[in-house]
Amino acid sequence: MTGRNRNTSSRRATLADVAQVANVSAITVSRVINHPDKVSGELRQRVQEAIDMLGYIPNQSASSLASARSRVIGVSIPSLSNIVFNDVLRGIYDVAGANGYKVLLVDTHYSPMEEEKMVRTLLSQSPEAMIITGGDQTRACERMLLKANIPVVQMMEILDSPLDMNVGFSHYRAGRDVALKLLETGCERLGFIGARMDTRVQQRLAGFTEALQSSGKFDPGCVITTPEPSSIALGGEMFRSLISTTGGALDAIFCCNDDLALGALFESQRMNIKIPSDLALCGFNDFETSAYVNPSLTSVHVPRYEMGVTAARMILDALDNKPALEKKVDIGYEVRMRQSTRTAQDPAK
Amino acid sequence: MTGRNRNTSSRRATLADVAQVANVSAITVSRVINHPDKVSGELRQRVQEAIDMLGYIPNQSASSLASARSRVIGVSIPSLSNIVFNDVLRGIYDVAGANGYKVLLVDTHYSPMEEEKMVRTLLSQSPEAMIITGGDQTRACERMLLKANIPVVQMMEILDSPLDMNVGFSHYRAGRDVALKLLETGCERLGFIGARMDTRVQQRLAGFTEALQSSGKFDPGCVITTPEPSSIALGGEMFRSLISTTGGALDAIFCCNDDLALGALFESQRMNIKIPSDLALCGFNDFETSAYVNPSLTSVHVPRYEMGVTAARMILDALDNKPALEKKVDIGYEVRMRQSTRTAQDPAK
DNA sequence: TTGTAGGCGTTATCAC
DNA sequence: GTGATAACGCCTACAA
Repeated sequence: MTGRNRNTSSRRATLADVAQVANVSAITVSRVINHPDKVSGELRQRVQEAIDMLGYIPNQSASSLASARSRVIGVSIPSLSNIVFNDVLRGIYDVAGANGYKVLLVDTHYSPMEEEKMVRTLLSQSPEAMIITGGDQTRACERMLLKANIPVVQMMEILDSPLDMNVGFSHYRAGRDVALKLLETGCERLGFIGARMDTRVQQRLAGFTEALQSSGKFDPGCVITTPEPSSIALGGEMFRSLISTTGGALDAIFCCNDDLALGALFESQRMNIKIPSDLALCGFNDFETSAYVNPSLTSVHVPRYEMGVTAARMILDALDNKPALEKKVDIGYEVRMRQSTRTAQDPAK
Repeated sequence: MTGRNRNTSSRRATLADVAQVANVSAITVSRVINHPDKVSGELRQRVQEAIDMLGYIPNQSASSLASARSRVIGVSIPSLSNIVFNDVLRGIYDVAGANGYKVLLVDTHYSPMEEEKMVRTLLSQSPEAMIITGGDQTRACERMLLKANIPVVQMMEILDSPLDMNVGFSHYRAGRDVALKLLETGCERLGFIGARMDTRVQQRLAGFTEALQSSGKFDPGCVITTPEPSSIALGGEMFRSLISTTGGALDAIFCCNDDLALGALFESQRMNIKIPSDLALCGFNDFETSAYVNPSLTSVHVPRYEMGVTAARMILDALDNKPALEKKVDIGYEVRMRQSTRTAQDPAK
């Protein structure tokens, strides 16, 4: 069962086998599969019967080799555990699959070196296009990508100078907007909890910091970060820690994503800290839980599925030689104010 | 940039190009890449320099074709959105990647027909092995898989007669155990909320039902299901609906997974129903949130990552012709009692 | 509409 | 240790 014998009797059927059974030439079988309209009805049926009878499945390696078309799109994401990428992948798979493309997916574990290795692996499969995450590639990785001479989309964030195409949003502006919104609700002392601290999280923090600095309200003592991956458990721990180091003097905390924010929210309940009256809480990414937890969690909503769809569409358009409407698409975001933050104060009051 | 011209100057470097630059034969270059120890140090270095200089990346299609080894493992899951599969995939990717295998992943959207199509797609890539979900394949799909003559692991559930290898656990017994545990805590009228209703959820319900029937406590009026995919929002709706149709007479509700259970929990808070005193709640799959929400959610924990790792290991062992210790592995599960259910009554009392 | 010839880039086999 | 030759299974180009 699990062996790999290649004796003549049980080897995989080939185009030639089908051709022989159907009493036609190999190329006719190929046509029945790839261009059925170019074969007469009678032959088509005879060939189809032979295909079914032999259980013939085309050998995609041979096809790729001969045609220089692999029908594969390479996709590289930094983490399989971060569910943020689920929605994006769904968008990519939906569009790619509907158009006859397979997706070869790799996980770089947030490491540019590993990404370089993975991209090399992907390229060895002769993908017709690549979708990769962010702009932190090694120089060697960039060179490979450029040399491959295929459409490339960098996704998740807006880049100053993308390799080719780009879809995402500005994490810097999102972080800044969160700070501004919190200030608008009357919060004065704002804290930040950040984990993993990849480029995008760093940008959120940079924007957040900038907004506070320009209103003279930034206090580095209210920021805690860790390179560890974020989780609900970690959010709880960091929340407790930040509350204790700041002596409970904070008005609001911005958590760099919803895992952390939910952890903080649950921990605050255990610590008997009232959200939002004692303390406001804001997350990032807008997980489904965030909208339904009590109190519901203010968060930054990102159209992730749409981002995946857009990335894939940009690829397909490029492969079809359609003129790309835009090489750079800002997919946007939206700060969704919910119960975990206070309502904006009436400026007229 | 996004074109696909194949003029001589910019085409991808081949083994022959490298060989020419290094002034050796093609096969020597191949050896440097695949069996470096079989090439003298001097040649190895010269070839390596040529490889770097040309940015040579091997063509895996050609390699697969010539060697009949693709280094690809095909993986088929029913849903990319169901985060249950994230952990499993992580396990598979970790093990496969560490052993030089690529993963080709497809999503069947819980449809056997689509699965058949996707499996065909996977097989056309000449995978060296396959990992698929559950045992609900079409006959045609089974035939293809058998005919491919490669190791196959069916995962997620224990099957009576697997195609080849199998790793999972009994959803029937898990559902039954939940009912028994709830009965032990003194609950008498048990409800069930189920969504998607795929085979595995049906088995959970069957086990749950059986346990209740054998103690004369089963009431079909306390069971509601829907074919819709589960979500937190849906959990809230179904909870509200079940409470209303049963007139609030339930002691406990078993939700077929944690999405639904969390939705129910959040909705109960809004409805001012006290968990667990008014009503006990139990989920399934033990998401991270479940352990940290207040009250924490009783759920059935499943070692998903380990299941993925095990599936991949079984595959690797089979590919190495190691005698499989077991063709069927029960990975188990554990009902984790938390605050959302009552504590077992002291039988001595 | 159908078929023939040749080659895609790599590796297995066998020779040196 | 190194190289020549012949597949691997399919598709493009051209011919009939």
